[in-house]
Parts: sequence; C-alpha cells; structure tokens
Amino acid sequence: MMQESGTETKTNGSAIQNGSSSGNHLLECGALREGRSNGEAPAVDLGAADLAHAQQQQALQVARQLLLQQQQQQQQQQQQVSGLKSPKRNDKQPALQVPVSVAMMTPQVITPQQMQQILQQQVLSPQQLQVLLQQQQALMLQQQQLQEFYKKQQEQLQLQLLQQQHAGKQPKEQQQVATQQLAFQQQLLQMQQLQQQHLLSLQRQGLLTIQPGQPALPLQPLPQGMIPTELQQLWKEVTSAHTAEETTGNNHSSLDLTTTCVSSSAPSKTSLIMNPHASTNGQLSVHTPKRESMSHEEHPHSHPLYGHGVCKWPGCEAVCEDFPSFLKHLNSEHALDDRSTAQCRVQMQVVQQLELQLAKDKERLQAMMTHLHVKSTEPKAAPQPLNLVSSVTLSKSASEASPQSLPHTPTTPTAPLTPVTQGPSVITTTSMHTVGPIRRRYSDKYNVPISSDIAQNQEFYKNAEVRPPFTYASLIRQAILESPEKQLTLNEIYNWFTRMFAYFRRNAATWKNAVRHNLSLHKCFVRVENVKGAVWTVDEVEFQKRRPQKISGNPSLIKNMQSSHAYCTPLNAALQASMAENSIPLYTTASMGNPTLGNLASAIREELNGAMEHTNSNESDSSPGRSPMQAVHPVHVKEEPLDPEEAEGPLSLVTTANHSPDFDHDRDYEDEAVNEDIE
DNA sequence: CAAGTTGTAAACAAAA
DNA sequence: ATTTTGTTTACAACTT
Repeated sequence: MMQESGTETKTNGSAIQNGSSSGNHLLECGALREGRSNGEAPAVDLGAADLAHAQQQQALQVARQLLLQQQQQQQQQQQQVSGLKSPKRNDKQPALQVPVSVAMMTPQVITPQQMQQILQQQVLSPQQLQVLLQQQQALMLQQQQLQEFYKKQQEQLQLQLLQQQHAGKQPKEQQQVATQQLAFQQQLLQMQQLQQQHLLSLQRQGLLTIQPGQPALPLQPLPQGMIPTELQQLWKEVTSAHTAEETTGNNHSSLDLTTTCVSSSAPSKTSLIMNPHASTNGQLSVHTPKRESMSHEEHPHSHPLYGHGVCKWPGCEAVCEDFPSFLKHLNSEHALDDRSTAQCRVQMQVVQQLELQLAKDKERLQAMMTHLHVKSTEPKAAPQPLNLVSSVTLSKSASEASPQSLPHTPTTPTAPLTPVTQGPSVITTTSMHTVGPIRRRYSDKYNVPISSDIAQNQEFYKNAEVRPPFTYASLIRQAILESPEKQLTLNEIYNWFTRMFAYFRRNAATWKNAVRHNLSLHKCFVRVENVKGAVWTVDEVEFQKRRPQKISGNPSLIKNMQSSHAYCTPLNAALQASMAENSIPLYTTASMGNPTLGNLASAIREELNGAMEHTNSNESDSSPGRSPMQAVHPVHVKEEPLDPEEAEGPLSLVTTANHSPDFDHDRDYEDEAVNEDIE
C-alpha cells in the first residue's frame, strides 16, 4: 500500500525546503520598459502583396481586434460614466495613426434605462468609492498599455517582415506558424493584461483603501501561481500597504515572460509554448509597461485620480493647480452623492466586463495553445482545462465518487484556466505543484473554517495538487471529526489525507511523518487504546486552547481568506456588500444581457445557499470567506452579537464596510478555533 | 529580538 | 527482520 522510502524522503524533502527564495533570475524586461518606441510604426507597405505580408497583416489584424474590443469596452464605460458627456479625454498618449484611434472615437451610447438604473442604485461606502476610483485609473492605464503594446507589436511585425524578406522565401507552413505564434503572443499578452487588471480590481475593490494624502500604492507584481499561499502572500503584501520590495522575488518570472514574449522571437516563443510553467506565470504576470506608466504614482502627491494637473475622475477633467487643490476639488465635487455613486457602480460594471473579456480571451488562448501545442510538440500534453474547471466548480454534491483517482498527471500541468467565470470561493487550478515548493505558513489559525473550506473546495483539493491552507493539526482534527466515531487510526488518517487532497498523494513519507509528529506533539490529540489497536481522538478543549489568541487587525486574515477562495471571493464580497447595503441584487443588472455575469450570479447564489446549509447544519462556518452570503443577508447580522463564536465574521464585514478606512482589517475577532465548534 | 508556531527531517523504540 | 506506529529532538521558516 504505502511505499515511502528513506530516499524518497530525502530527495523530496530537499526540494521542499527551498521555497522561500524563489525566483532568482531577475530578468529585466528592457525592451518594453524603455518604451523605446517613439516613432510610429511606419505603414506596412513594403512587401507589396506577397504572402508573408498578407499573413503578417492577418496577425496584425488579430492584435488590432483585441485592442479594439478592449477599447470599445473602455470607451463604453467612459461614456457611461461621464453621462454622455463629451468623450474627450486627456490621454497622455497621442492617438496612434492606426485604426486604434478610430476605435477610440467610437462612441457607445448608454441607454436611458441603463442610466436610470445606475442612478437608482444607492450608496456605496466611501471606501468602496475610493477603491472603485482607482479602478478607473487602472483602466485608463490599461488602455495606454494596449496602445503601446500595439505600437510595439507593429514594429515587431515590421521587423519580422523584413527579416523574412531578407531570408528569402520561406516554406509556407513556417510562415504560418510564425503568424500563429505571433497572434498567440498577442493573445497571451492580452490575457495577461486582463488578468492583471482583474486582480487589480479585486485588490482594490476588496482590500485597498487609499487615503487621499497618501501616495498610491505601487503596483504589486502579481505572483505566478494561484495557489493559496501565493495569494495569501500577495494579499498580505497588498494589504500591508507599504513597501513592495520584498515581492521582487515574485515578479521575476513575470518579467521573464514578458520579455520572452515581446522582445524576442522564435526561440522564446517555442519555449513559451513548450513550457507550461512559463505560461502559467504569464497568466498573472505584470506588465512592464504598466509599471512604467504607473511610475508617476510613486512620487509624493500622486493620486490615482490626479494627474497632469487634472482631475481624472471620469468625466471631470477639472484643472487643479496642485495637489491640495485637487484634494479640495475631490472632496467638494466628488463627494459621496448619488452621482458619484452611480459612477462607481458603472465602474463596477466595467470590472465585470473586463472579467468577462478575460474569460473569453483565456478561452481563446486556450484554444490557441492547444492548437499550437498539438502541432508543434509532443502529443501527450492534451490540455484538459475544461474538465478541471467543471470539476472544480461548485459541485459540492459530487464527492465520494472516486477517491483515489488522480486526474492529472503531474507532468502535464494544465494550461491556464478560466477562474473568472467559475463560481466564487472555488480555488482555481493553475499552478498546481508546478509552482514548486513554497514554505509559507498558511496555518489555519486565522479564521478560515477548515470544514467549510474543504467542503467548498473538495473537488479542487482532490484533483489539484495544491496544499490545503491548513495546518496538519487542523487537518488531522478535521479527519477525525469527520469520522462517524470521531476517532481514527493513524492509517485511517493517512487515508483521509490522500483521499481528500491530491497534494498528499505525493511525498508520503514526509507528510506522514508530519502527521505522526503532530499527533504526538499536540496535546489535543489523544490516543485511545482500543480493542484492536489504538485510535486517535481530538480533545477539543485542548485544541481550542492551542490557539486562544484572537487575531485582531490582522491583515493575514484577509490574505488567508482570499487565498482559500481564490480571487473571486473578494469581488463577490465587495459586490454583495454593496448589494446588501442597497438591497438591490446586483446580479439582476449584471446578468442582463450578459450571460457570463449571469453565471457568476448564479454561482454566487449557489455558494450562498451552500453557505446557508453549512451554517444551518453543523459546520459552524462563520468564516470571513463566507462573507458574501452574510453580506447579502444582513439579517444574519442581528443574530448573535453576543456570541463571538458565530456572529462576528458576518457582522464585522457588513458593518465595517462603511465605517472605517481599514474595514478590510476588521474581520478579526473570530478565530477559526472559535468557529470550529463541535456540535 | 525573543518566544511561539508550524513544517520537515531524523533518530529511536515499541508494537505488529 | 521488516514495517508501522509513536515519541522525541533539532532546526528552519515564519508569526506575534
């Protein structure tokens, strides 16, 4: 049955150790960063009507289209926000003389009904407002990037074209592949941007509050994987709100990818395609141009809504001499009123749109990768993201089906998936174990109720080799408590681990040792002699005693919560918090004319139901992760302010959402230890 | 910085 | 004799 050997332990063990200092190769993405492109791409007219030219054009077209879509959306939002005001804006960048500029002019009219709807919707908390405002900023930046990128891409096309011409006639297929790869690059980059944008939005929506006087946060490089730990780390870094230095380790890979993708040609392309890890990284990678364009925020007196002496509130453009006057303007003109609120709401929809877009683009990318992969490399890596996605999604009904089945071969990490469209709170698979060993403490000591998390993401944990964000002790306890007799033999505990977590199907010697170690170490685990051997039980009192401290004002809370619920949850939390306040279900509006958002909505609902079940039954889940539901049902709030065990999570989320700038740090009191009562 | 937690490795012993 | 189970120590990484 179990065959762990000492050697296995050693090799694996050493591999596990080195996680914290990951990413040593710092590749500066020079090509993009410098933004050397000052010249406009010359018209593509040299190659006359030869085939290569046509194909290049084709690729260009793809890029153009992508860009166009993006901009149309943005444009639309702009229009909405500015309430049909003039579309003029102060882009720092001159419009390119490519169709892009045309796209930018295309106005998108908002229907009166929409506008009304927007206006009807009520108040957002100031924090939410601020957060949303930043999103606006981010969007504008994104647009700039796209333009820039487009420009560069054009240049590159030129270059390639020239090269090709120099090289003489090339086999047709080769050219085709090149074209495809080009398009693929575009797609990938596009997706990166979207992804990043998405995450940014989430960060801001959920977590960031920036004081007017305070310099805006530097852009956080996004980590490669989506595994809980990484996200935890990210969230923590983001929420801790200062110095981003220590994250340098994270962005290396992304820079790497960016470089590869944009500034070089054939070899890197293949490497990109062949190396799933790279693509995984890329999914979340930060764009160098972004950093560049954000850099202006770094100096003091910068504000997402202020730039070049102009208020950048959507549709405002009021000239403000200096920063103080801008602040004044901001407070007077964009105070918390219906209009601002409406604008923010629109912004929220922008974000949703982007998510939708991201999902689409990812799908496209997936198809492209599949296509190219099959074509260019070994056939073994048939991506199966769809399976994964579906299996990961909120199918809490499924479970015991095939405990030991191992859907993924570890050697074929799946291509990027589409987390956005998935149900909330479900961890998305991407990095899986490929992310490598990370030694981070994602203990359960915060308040992610293990039971609910596991239940929620059961399928995920079963299939993805992602380390569950709980300590061994908690897991062991969970295993024991899940058993009918509330007692398990060691071997049964082992089995539970392997059954529930794909992660624990590897390195058996290591984690088994850890399990034993924990059993022995913690007083909360009591060995009981039995007729046929011994079983382990949990001394709940001891277990609670183990971590008596409540964590207050602990940012790691949030990160933890985020981590275990991927980054869908914060969005939902924020959305629904506002929904709760307004008692207007946002998904009503969201799902209108937007199937994906509709799905999201239903997913949310489903999750809420699930959460309900949990709370109603036994599991004692008052996790902050569950916050969406609590936000939607503010009624819950009233239930038990006296009982810290259950009440505080929901309560604090809803209430704190509108009382202090650091509302995101407030869900502190309830501790998972507290939550995890036993019936 | 110290103390506490957690995870990993490993030595060792008793039981199966 | 080997494996499993359990205990203990040590240490690194991390948090408080």
